[in-house]
Amino acid sequence: MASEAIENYLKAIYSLSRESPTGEAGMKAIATLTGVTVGTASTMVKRMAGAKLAKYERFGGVRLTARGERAAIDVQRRHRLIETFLVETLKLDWSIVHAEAERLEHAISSVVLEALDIHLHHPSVDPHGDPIPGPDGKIRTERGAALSTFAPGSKIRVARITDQGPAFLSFIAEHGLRPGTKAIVAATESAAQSITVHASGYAAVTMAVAAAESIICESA
Amino acid sequence: MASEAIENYLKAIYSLSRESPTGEAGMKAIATLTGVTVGTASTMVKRMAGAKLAKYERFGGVRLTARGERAAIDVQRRHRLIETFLVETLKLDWSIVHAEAERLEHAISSVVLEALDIHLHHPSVDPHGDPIPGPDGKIRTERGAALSTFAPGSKIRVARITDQGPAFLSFIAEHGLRPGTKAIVAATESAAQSITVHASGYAAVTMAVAAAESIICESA
DNA sequence: CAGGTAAGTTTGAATCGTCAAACTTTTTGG
DNA sequence: CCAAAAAGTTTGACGATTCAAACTTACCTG
Repeated sequence: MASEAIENYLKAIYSLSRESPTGEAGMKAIATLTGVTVGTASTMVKRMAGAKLAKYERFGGVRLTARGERAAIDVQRRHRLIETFLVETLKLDWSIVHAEAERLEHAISSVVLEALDIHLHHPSVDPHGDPIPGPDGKIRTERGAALSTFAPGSKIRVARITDQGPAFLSFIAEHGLRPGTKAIVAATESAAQSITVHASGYAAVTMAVAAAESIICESA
Repeated sequence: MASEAIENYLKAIYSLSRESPTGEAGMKAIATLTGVTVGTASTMVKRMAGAKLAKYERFGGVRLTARGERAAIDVQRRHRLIETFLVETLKLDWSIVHAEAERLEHAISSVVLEALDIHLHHPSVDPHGDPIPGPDGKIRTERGAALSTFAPGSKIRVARITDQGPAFLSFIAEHGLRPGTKAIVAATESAAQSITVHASGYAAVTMAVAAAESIICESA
């Protein structure tokens, strides 16, 4: 098994290369995401390459091998199932569970994990709407587009939130914007780079377009 | 916070000094219990003394300070609540939960722990019948005596099992001997150093007196 | 294209937890 | 009491992970 540290690098490289057009992650970004200096990231990535978890060339981008990707997806499954458990079973607030899951994901065995999966009735998404990979590493493909791409008047349904920060999560939850809830894009103001959304039963909320990038929605 | 390694030494010293008449733990025993060489235990205990978690003199016994004992009890609370959760909520077999809890106890935060405690309705004993310390570190005093001290004909109620080995736990569970169940001491055979117990609804079982030391019972 | 800046690499050192092996103290059985 | 045996201590080394700082390469801008 990969050490706790290595698992964190796997997660970082996985999510970075996923968002990058080239499919590669940069050292600087890896270091920032794992909270480590660039030198350390460089050293560790080299080690991961030796362990056939990552592939890279000096001064080039980093990408995971098939083995590395599978290991990263396993960590993601653990993380998301634990988050779901913390919210569904223990009733913890969704804004704090990310940090808690970050610690537990490295300590849970597959026996406990699968028992958790059964207890939760095999959930397909976590409290943030992120898909939970299956035990085989398969990820249900997701649909939807960033809230920022919808025009005023659009009826939408929130699918997932890609920003895990507690402050942002608490803020949008106060305005009814959680995965599954419906809302209407009330207005967009390009001069102010803002967008206003209104979920029924809640006060309308105006946020920066940049913030709305983190809210993935479908038309409803 | 104490590191994972230190927490394991705390647990070992705590339980060893608890069973010892002098209230002190020996290096050899600490090393054996933590699965480490004697030299390592010696080094680490010295470090713990520096951190004011333990007290000892060269070539003398080890005991915990008040701080160390409190830290050990905290680990024990985490361990036992997690075991209870694994059995009660996730329906895992009690014979394997000790090992699982051993890994999780170092990763769980107090927020998650207290949520677990609420979810389980503040249990006072774990699946082995061991008392769960309160959040304040107080331990409900336990009663009962080893099964080996009861005379033939005694009606007993199993209170707790102090041996955490999966094989032993599975064995006795097959004969109905779990915390809370009632049984009768059918016979004792001093020549064979054995004792026979019969739980209603199960086949009678004969075991060594030494094994019966691990089963704590009350008269019933 | 020439610098300058941003990104990446290397090196030397530190900490933690561990072992093996040499050494020292205590204990214990005759 | 005294020589083994048992228990405990120390030392030197190692792997993992990290940092700071010196150094190298790549990229971008004027």
